[in-house]
Amino acid sequence: MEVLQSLNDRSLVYQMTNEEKLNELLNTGSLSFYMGFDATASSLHLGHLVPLMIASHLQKAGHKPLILIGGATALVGDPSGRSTERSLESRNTINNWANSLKIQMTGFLDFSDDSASGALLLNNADWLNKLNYISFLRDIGKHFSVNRMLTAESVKQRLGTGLSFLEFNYMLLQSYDFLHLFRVHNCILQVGGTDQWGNIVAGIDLIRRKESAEVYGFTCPLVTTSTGEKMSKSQPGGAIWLDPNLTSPYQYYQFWINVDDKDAAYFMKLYTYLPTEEIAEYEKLTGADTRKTKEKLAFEATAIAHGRDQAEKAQNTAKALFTGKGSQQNVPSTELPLARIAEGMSAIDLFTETGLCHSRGEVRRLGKQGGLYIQGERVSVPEKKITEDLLEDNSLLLRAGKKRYHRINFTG
RNA sequence: GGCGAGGUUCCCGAGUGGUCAAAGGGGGCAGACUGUAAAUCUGUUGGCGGAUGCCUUCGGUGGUUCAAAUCCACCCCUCGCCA
Repeated sequence: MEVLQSLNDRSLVYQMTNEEKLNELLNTGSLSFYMGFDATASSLHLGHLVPLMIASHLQKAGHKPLILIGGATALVGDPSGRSTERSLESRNTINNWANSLKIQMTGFLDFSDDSASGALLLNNADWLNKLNYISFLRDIGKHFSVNRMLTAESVKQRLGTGLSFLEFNYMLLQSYDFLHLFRVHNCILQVGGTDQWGNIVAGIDLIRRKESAEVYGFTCPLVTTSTGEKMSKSQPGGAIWLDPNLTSPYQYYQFWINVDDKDAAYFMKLYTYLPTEEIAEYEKLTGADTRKTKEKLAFEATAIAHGRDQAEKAQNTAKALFTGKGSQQNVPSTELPLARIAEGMSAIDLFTETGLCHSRGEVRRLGKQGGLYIQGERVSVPEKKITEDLLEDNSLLLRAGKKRYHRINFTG
């Protein structure tokens, strides 16, 4: 199996060092590779998916993923986090984050330690925080040419807008990470986004100088939607997270099914494990049939992130809401005591309490525009109190606009 | 350190004493049209209130004034040129 070729077929390759040698290594033995994620939130989001998929493909091909959480580099990178106290505090937070990130990655990677290719989660704070500035400068700094660093594309771009020494140092720290992982875990490949190229190459050079060894680098393209949006940027309706508490599996499924026609098959290559031959069949679909591609994409992508059970529930729910058949069980829902209705609740209360609208003004606006529905009926006077006879099985189905649903289950 | 330019609502960007919750564009949201798509057209886009209205917002803090995003003082930050 040609590992690189299959990655390439899925549009997952941007550039690499020493392609022939790397190809040979990937196809024959088993190697350790690493990729870094900056721990800046408690959850991964869509922008992290492509590297994760690559790691997953490589692991399936028998290689060992080292997932690096940038605990230390995240501290350094944030210019607003300065006091020692605050840093220490953040360190605990980052450890917590790292744990939740790991849970989210289990859909993509196998972390079991009984297998040789079991993924490892590492935090660079473990070694970077111990560094002594003077010895770091002498050991590592002397191998870096400022003249060369200035020619790096990532640096050049920042020269116009400004670049602090702190950020300039990133390259050294990341190179040191690679060196460390090479020494401790025999890691010989670093994978990252295109913007990481300069840092990756710098690490390769450092290892050559310090260890006289050849290691490799690989970057994946920066994925954008057909309209040019970065996947990492917030999507319509907010960022899409992998944490089910932040973005429910149903919402996750909805994101994928609402993708632009032009992106459907492309995303299938990137974000599912479907064989490329099968995807080629989907690519032939046009017009309204593209929906079939999106349904498959949504199902598969949700299954990877949240499991097949959740994907099925999400799919059934979506079908129920949008075509009228099937169970609506998995609509995001809220529990409220039945007594609240007697106390008097209007559509304004309902829609704000469920989070479908952010403010009471927004509910009014939506109502004025005709985007407010309770039990399928358009609500034109949002201030009007709700009566109990509207309930069906003690529950109400709210809808804001065309696609945002929320169920309220009344109890007591 | 010196000189110059600048920090405005989600973003870009107008606004130089009241008519400013603040032009215009982008983005978002909604409606129509559709295929839970795209394109297009229309509306909408700080919070609270049924509403006359009230509250919060124009880097920060104080001040002048009946009245400040707009004037003054000090401070913080960014960019450019020079050192």
